[in-house]
Parts: sequence; C-alpha cells; structure tokens
Amino acid sequence: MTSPGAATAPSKRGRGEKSSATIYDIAKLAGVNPSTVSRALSKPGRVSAKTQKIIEDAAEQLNYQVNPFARALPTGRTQTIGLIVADITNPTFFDIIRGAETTGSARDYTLVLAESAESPETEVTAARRLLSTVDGLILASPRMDDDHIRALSADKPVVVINRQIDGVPCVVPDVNKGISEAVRSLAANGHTNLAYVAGPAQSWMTGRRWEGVKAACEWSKLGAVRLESSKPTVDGGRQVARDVLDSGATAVITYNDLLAIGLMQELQAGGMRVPDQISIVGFDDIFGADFTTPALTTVRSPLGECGTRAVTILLDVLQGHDAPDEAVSVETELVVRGSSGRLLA
Amino acid sequence: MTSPGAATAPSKRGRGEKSSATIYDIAKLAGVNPSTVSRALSKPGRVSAKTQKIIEDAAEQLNYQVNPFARALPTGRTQTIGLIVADITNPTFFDIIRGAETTGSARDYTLVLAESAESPETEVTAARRLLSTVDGLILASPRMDDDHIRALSADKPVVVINRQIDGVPCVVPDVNKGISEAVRSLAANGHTNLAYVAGPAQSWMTGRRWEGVKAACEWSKLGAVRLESSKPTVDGGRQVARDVLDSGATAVITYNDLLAIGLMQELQAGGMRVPDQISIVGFDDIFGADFTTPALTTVRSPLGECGTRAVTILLDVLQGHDAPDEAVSVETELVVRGSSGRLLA
DNA sequence: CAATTTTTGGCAACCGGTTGACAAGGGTGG
DNA sequence: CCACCCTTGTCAACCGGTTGCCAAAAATTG
Repeated sequence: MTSPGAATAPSKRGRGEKSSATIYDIAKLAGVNPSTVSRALSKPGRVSAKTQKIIEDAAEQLNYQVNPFARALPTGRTQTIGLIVADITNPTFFDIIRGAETTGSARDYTLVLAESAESPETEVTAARRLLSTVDGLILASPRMDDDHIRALSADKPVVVINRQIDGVPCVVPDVNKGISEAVRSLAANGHTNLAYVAGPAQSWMTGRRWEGVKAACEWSKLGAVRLESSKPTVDGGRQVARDVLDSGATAVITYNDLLAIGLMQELQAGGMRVPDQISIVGFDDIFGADFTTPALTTVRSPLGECGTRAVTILLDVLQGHDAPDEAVSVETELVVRGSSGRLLA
Repeated sequence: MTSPGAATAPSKRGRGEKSSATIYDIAKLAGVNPSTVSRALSKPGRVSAKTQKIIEDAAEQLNYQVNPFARALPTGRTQTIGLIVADITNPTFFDIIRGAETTGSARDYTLVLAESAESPETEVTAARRLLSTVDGLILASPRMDDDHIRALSADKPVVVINRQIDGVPCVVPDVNKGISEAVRSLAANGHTNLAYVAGPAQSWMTGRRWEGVKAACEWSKLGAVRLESSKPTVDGGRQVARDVLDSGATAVITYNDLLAIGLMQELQAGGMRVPDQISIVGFDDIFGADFTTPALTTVRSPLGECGTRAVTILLDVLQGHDAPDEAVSVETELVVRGSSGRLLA
C-alpha cells in the first residue's frame, strides 16, 4: 500500500484510514458519473429511483460523508449559524445560547459561538469574521450601532434579539405585560412609590423597560423614579442600595436580576427586611434567581424562546421564506416569589 | 453589468458587492501569479520582501479576506475548534465554554459548540459531525465510553476535560487539595460524621470525589458515608435530604453545588439551621453559589481554567507540539462561605 | 410506428485557495 | 568567465463537491 496511486482503495487520508470516501469513490463503485452521485445525494428526484438506490447503497457501504468544505466552496452553504453574545459570563445569555443550539441542531445546523466582551468594536470584528463562514447570524443584545447591523444584514441574513431595528428581523420580548403585572401586584400590596434601577446606557432594553414601568405606574397611580446603576451586576446592585433608600421608594424593579440580587443582599445586610419593608422585583428570571432568600420575584423574559425563535426565523429565511416585517414579540410574565409582597409599615 | 463575464471587476457575488476579492484579483492588480499571492499571504519569507509588499498593498486595497472554505478544502485546516458539553443548561459548563471561547478567539480560532443532552449516543453523533469540520475537539465531561473517545482521537486531536483516559490528553481538576481543606475545616469545627452525596453513576468525577472524601475522612478520623442522589440537580438535592438526616451526619459534601443548594433549601424548609445544626459544602463554585442564604461553602473547581488549558493544549498539538503525556491537573480550593461552620449541638 | 416530449445521466467548467516541480534570475566562488 | 547554488516566481494539478448544458434513453402522443 505504500506504492503511489493506490488503485482501487478509496482515497487515502493522512492517518485515519476510515473517513473520507468521496463521491468519486461512490461513482466508481456504483458505475455512474460523479455528478450523478452528487445529484442523487442532494437533489431529490433528479435521478431515477433505481440509480438512486444503487448510489445510496454504495454510499452506505463506503460510509460516505459529504465534505462540508467542498460543498461550501461552490455553493456558499455551510449548514452553520453564528451567534454573537455580549458577554458569555452573563447568565442572561445562557438560555439564549441553549435555545439557539437546541433549535439549530434539531434542524441540522451547527452553532458557532462568539463573544463581543461588551465592546462594540470587538463585536463588529467578530461578526465580520463569522459572517464569512456561516449561513446566517444571530446577534443577541448587540452593542454595535444600527448601521453596522444593517450593513451585516445586507450581506447575509441576520436576526437580532433584544433590540428593535427597522429592516432587520428582530425578536423582542414584550415587556409591557410582565411589567404591568408586576406594578399592579405591587400596587395591590399597598406600595405607592416605586423605583426603577436602570442598566447600562447603551442597552436598548433598559430604556424600553423604563418606559414600561413609567407607563404602568401612571396607570396605577404610583410614583416612579429612575435610578442609575454603575453596572448591571450583583455589585452594581449593591452600590445602588443607598440611592434606593434615599429615594423613599418601598418597591423596586430592576433592569435585571443580577442588580436585584445585589440590591437585596445589601439591603438585608443593612438590616432591612424583604419584603416586609421593601419589595424587590428583578427582570429576566435567570438561573439562580430562586436561590436567594427570599427567592426573587421577577419579570420572566423567555430568553430560551428568544433563541429558539431567532433561529427559526433565520432558518426560514435561509429556505427562502420571507422574514416577518415586524419585530416578533415574545411574552413576559411576572413570577411571584418571596421578595415582593405586602408592605408592613 | 448584466452582460456575462464582467471583465475587469473583482469577481461578483450574489448581492453584496463588497466582499470576496480573490487571490486572482490581487494577482491581476499586483501583476504576479496567483500562487505567488497565496505564498505571500501564508508562507512567511517564501517571496521577496518587495513583491510581498506589493501584494499586501493590493490585498489591502481590495479588502481581501481569505475564503475559509477554499483554504480548508485542500489543507483541512479550518481555524476552528469544537466543544461538546453534556448539558448546556448546566452552569458548570458555562465557565468552561467561556474559557474555551476566550482562549480560542485570542489565538484566532473560532469555537463551535454542540450539546450531547447527557446522551452518549447523541454525543458520539455530534462528535463525529463536528470532527469533520473542525481542527480539533474538546470534550467536557464526556458521557461516551473510552473507546469511542480514543477512536475520535485517532482521527484528529482531542482533549478531554473532567475525565482521565490513557493516551488522550486530559485536563482534570485535582480534587484532593480542595477536599482535604474542606474535611479538615469541618473536623476543626467539631464534626465527626460526614456524608457524601454522589452524582450520576456514569460520571467519572463522582467516583473520584468520593475517593477523595473517603481518604480525607480517614486521615482526619471522621466517619464517612456515601449517599446516592437521583439526579445532580437542585431537585435531586431536595430529594436526598431525608437520607442525609437519617444518616446522622452533621456535615455534608455534595457532588456538585446544585445538589448542595437543593439540599440546603429542603433542610431549611424542614426547620434545620445551617450551619448551626448541619454544615453543607458544595462542589465547583458555580455561578449563583453565593446567592443563597447562607452563601454556599464550596470546593471551587476552576472550570474556566479547564476550558482555557484544554484549548491551549489543543492548539499546541495542532502546531505540532507534543501533548503532555500525563493528565494536566488544575488545583481546587475550598471557598468558605456561610453554609459551613461550627456545630452548635 | 414515427414524431415529439420528458427523463435521466454524462461532460466539463467552476468555486478559491495550496503546493510540488521546475525554470529563470541573481549571486558566489574558483 | 564559467560552473554551481540559492532565491523567487510560474505552471499546473489538486482538494471534493455543484451545476448548466447537452445528448441518449425512455415515455408519451398522434
């Protein structure tokens, strides 16, 4: 076998002798032309049932697997979708990643993951790099500006999660339902003054949520103030505790659960009783939100479903369907746990 | 431009007119042969400094980017590594994913992610599928058997995390240090009987950790019993609470943090005070382990570092270095928080 | 049964790089 | 001045599929 040009053997490879039979090997075995093999294996109905069978058997026998690169080269199709998240350490994205991976692999697509580390520049770079190797791209809570996203979107299908951009398919949780449930519940429990702890300024969602809170409070005749946090983390939540107390609010809704958890820890450390003296409502319902004591009441944002929906839209577009013209909205809902309740003045 | 064979324009593409200049375009612009361009761009020093410069300028001007598929086809190199995790929802893997992604992208490799959903069969399928498109593969806490892993490893470089397999490079936390710290700390706090809550039988790690606990308890002259859990989750932890109480142990070390959290919740719900009446020590130090009240004492397993190390080894192997012959071990350490302490009989 | 249409398979070009073989050009030493 | 060697660019084959075009074969129709 060391002689050059091994005659009948399927094309050899570096070391593993198992892999890599080619359509040429199949063609030889089946006694047809390689192009016929290609058609039999990808174009349904293009060849007669008889030859189809012969070829399939030969492929089976040789343990054939298409070479994705060889296919991608002329067609551009890679059976791959890219997902870019702002921060892999942020549990908010865990569910999105999971939803996307699961849905993608159910439809035979592989997920390629990249992180922007919260930097718009890194994000653009990563997006460009990925874009050349995937069939489509999903941007979860993107940090780059709208124009960059539109530019990417002109190249290949792009779906955005957690942000709304005209002309680009988006999946955006409709925060209003969850927020109004939360505010109504707080009002019913005797609260009259509410504080909203905002997230990072460059997050599109933080504004959206504040709008929702403001509107719901007006409707329920609650006072609402907006407080700023230094960063949307547990630590940020701790730091904002002072402002919360100063604000005089007895109920707080935070931009995300991490802030809520930090805030609750700090308030409890200062001797406040939750929810007897102050109610805290988080946002998202991340993993671990129910680990706290009391467990965190929160507005659940169906992150996993966002991932799923985004992939579904993307794959549909890839199959030639039209993208929905409007942002797809998924519902949020209040999850009542122990951190909110009646005010015991 | 509708006329066929557009003459001078760089090769056109579906719609986006920006992307995809080829080495042929560069060659034409620079007045050299395409192969020279290829060499200038990949083989350092193969062409003269002068032509190198000319070509680089031309590439710059045309905004050239290699076509990864065209490159992968003849060479097999894809600048891509695959990572397979047992369960994307399990926070244990979050840090691994993150470590791998970060380290990979720092060395210009893209991470491709797949999940086995805890099923050995799915895992093998996913592994095979990925293997054909990546340069190397990382298996985090694999569920498939050793032989399958060795088979994969014969095809392309494979690195395993959280399991030790002869002949395959592995990254395995050395649990002994962390465990003995934990046991010593418990002994010093007056505990004499300890229970270990085990994880799933097919997990290599659960046995390893039990060995460590047993040995450390012998050394510190503590009694040690092993209890089985139905599943390594919060729920599984709740269910095992009964057995823990029955065992008479006043200190518990669990296979992972999720079990510890569930166990603590259930015990507290039953009126037990932690750590006054019972001490609980988890394993891994996952995200959220410090959200509980009291915060969870745990043996930290440096998951992120495991991801990083695994990628480093993999990329080194890909560059022709030898893999370490022995399993690479990373240190574990005890993180003392509130859930363990002195026994107040 | 011949004429016509529809299937079906083959040919060959192409996707965009990589690389072994080779020859022209340039430099060195005898 | 010539032989020899090294550097550098070119040629051409190749990686493994896909696809437009054409002709042979089969099926349909009058």
